[in-house]
Amino acid sequence: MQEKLRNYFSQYMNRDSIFRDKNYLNHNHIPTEILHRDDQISYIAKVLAPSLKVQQPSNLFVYGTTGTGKSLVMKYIFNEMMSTNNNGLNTIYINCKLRKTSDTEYRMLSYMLKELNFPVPETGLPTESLYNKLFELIDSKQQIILLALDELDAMINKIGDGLLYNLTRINSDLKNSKISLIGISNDISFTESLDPRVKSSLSEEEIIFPPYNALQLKDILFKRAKNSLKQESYSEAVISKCAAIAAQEQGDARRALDLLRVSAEIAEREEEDKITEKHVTHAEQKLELDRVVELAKTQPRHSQLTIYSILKLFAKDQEKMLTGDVYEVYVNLCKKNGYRILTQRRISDLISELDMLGLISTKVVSKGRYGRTREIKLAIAKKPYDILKNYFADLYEL
DNA sequence: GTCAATTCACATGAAAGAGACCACGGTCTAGTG
DNA sequence: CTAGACCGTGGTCTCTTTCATGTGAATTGACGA
Repeated sequence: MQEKLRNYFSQYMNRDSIFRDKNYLNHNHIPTEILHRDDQISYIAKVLAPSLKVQQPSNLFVYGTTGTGKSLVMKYIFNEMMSTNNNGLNTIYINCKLRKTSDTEYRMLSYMLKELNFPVPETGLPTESLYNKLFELIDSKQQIILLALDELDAMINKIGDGLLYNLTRINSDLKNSKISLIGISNDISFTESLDPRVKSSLSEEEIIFPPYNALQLKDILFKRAKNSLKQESYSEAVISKCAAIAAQEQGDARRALDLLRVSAEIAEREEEDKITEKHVTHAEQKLELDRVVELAKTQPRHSQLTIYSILKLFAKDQEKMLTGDVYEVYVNLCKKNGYRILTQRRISDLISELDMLGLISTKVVSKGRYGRTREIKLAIAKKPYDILKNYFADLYEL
């Protein structure tokens, strides 16, 4: 056995990898040249340029679906600006979707302060005092702060527009410096819930990032593949397929890159030195499977119990189920395992969270005399379903 | 048959509580010179 | 004398409960043709 393992490892070492440098397929990687976004880049550059001369630029609102390069372009422009002139100019990029950084007003502020090299405790201080610190810090010298808030919709949905409102208000009190806001979002509808004052000040300038089409995705993939993969390991057909799949899903470049990367990984694991279209198909399934399984496994306990209840009902040939059905199974499950039973109100919320995550799909229906409730359907494929069912059974079945 | 009232089984909202975490400042304690 | 341990207070955060209100169509029952 040991012999075998040693053989395997030494073979592995000797075998040529398909990858030249995996990093280039990572979607956080910022390439030196960004394809098919020239118009957007020059527009944003024009809007933000005054900040180089320490004059306040207009606020900017960037809109586009996922994987259209919004974040990438923003980071790219920030980098360029900072290397042109970082005197009196400060850029902060915050991704509002990362839990750690920012799902409360306090954390947003603390993250901003950290970016300005003024770390504050993660909790324990009054929010008000963070505002004061921020204010002091910004106004201590003459400067322009460019604050990019990525996935702004996520923040607004969680904590409302109070922070934005305060930031715009702070601006008028600042003597030496100014803050310019750059909102980035893939969902434009959330602006309706904003305070009109915030809304109008945020969208002084607006720009839309259109989805990439299949040809553009192909260009992008080719360029990245050139740096990251061995030349003889990939073919036009493989790239085309990745591009085509991603183009169907709203032209999501991130998805295209993931597909190519995972295809290459699969090919490598199968000890082949060429990626084929079959690998791409595999990769597509694997990505989906991983996403779903990972998502479900990392849910908190009662969410898991809720999912498991739904899985169990589904196993009993019940295509559609109601909140009450699920709750009943859930209660039994809790009793059997000795967990505290949450109220139906709470489970109702958990169910709609699961809906948002895409594990189930729900619809509120009225059944007339027989009440109004949510109709719940499972929204995952057979394979992840099997995996999850076994996983949860091990966990929650005696 | 028609029409409005009723009724069901939850959805949806708002508020507030519990328990965890943490910073800060003051007090106590033990080790040091 | 001082560094570090140990409180108490006051703050946030997340998860949850409690209470209240809303909702849409099947059902019911009164009514008139």
